[in-house]
Amino acid sequence: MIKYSELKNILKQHNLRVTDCRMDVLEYFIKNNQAFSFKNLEDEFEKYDRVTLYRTLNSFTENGVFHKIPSDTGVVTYGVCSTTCSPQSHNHNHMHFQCNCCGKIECLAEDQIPEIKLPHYEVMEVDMIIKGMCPQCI
Amino acid sequence: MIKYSELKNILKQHNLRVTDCRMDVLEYFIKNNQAFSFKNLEDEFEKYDRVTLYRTLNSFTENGVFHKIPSDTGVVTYGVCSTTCSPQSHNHNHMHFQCNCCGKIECLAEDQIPEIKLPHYEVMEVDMIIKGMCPQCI
DNA sequence: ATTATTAATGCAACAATATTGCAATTATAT
DNA sequence: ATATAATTGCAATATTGTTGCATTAATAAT
Ligand SMILES: [Mn+2]
Ligand SMILES: [Mn+2]
Ligand SMILES: [Zn+2]
Ligand SMILES: [Zn+2]
Repeated sequence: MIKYSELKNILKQHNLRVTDCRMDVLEYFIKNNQAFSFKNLEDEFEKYDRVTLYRTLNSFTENGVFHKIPSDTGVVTYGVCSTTCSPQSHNHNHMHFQCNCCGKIECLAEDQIPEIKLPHYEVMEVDMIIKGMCPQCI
Repeated sequence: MIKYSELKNILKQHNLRVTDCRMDVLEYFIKNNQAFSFKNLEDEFEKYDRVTLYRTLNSFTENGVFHKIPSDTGVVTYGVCSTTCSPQSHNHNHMHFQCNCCGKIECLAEDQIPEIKLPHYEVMEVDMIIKGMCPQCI
């Protein structure tokens, strides 16, 4: 279970002021250890204005606290970056898993993405989304 | 260059009635050999109502003519399915490439996605999006 | 501690994107 | 040629995302 002081440090280390909304949102992501969309946050945090939640997700993404996870639904979900991410360098060589049963999306930080070589192309970044059944749903 | 009769057959084979809008949209995708978003179609086909274009993309996707390509922008793009896709079984073991320079998104149908094994998970489908520079932009 | 500076928040308005119902039109089967 | 069923365009509505600005709050400076 993550401590208040640790959450605060994550914000500070990414040049973000410490506010209630940011602390609550970051805590929610870390405690649940999964990815959430804007809609998820809007349902969870009715006490904050929609605009504030949008801006929280945007500042987190710009400053290297969250990264966006691709999807073919048109709904962007966000995951917590590894501690080494900064506004300057995002470093995400991990896969993402989406459960077809419960809908949960998570970062698979242990497993690295296999290296891809494409003749005639210059590969700069590789995203990988695996769909299937998560351990809880099997 | 694809023939009118071939385009018509693709629609018929997927249980879709042959209409001007569907023929024009399908032709546009195949002739350009790349993926497009709804916005792209709206700009290209001003003669058709926005709603008709939405419904064209939806029916194409439901009937196995197009597949959605994941993205972290919140904008869904569509690619032409291989000829074997049907409403019952989509079969997409190919990667997608997105050029950071010209923005073009394309299906890389020749290169297969490496097989992924995840302990404790059941893998059903793998999406892979490669970002970088396309041959034209290097 | 107090004050100054700067950033975040909430609200309202707005803009962009997507969906629905329905009458008119069109494609296909008979 | 006609009947049947699906598609289209339009208007209305719903959903999602953005902007400007006054108020409030966080941090830096004193
Ligand atoms: Mn991730
Ligand atoms: Mn494809
Ligand atoms: Zn699950
Ligand atoms: Zn390019």
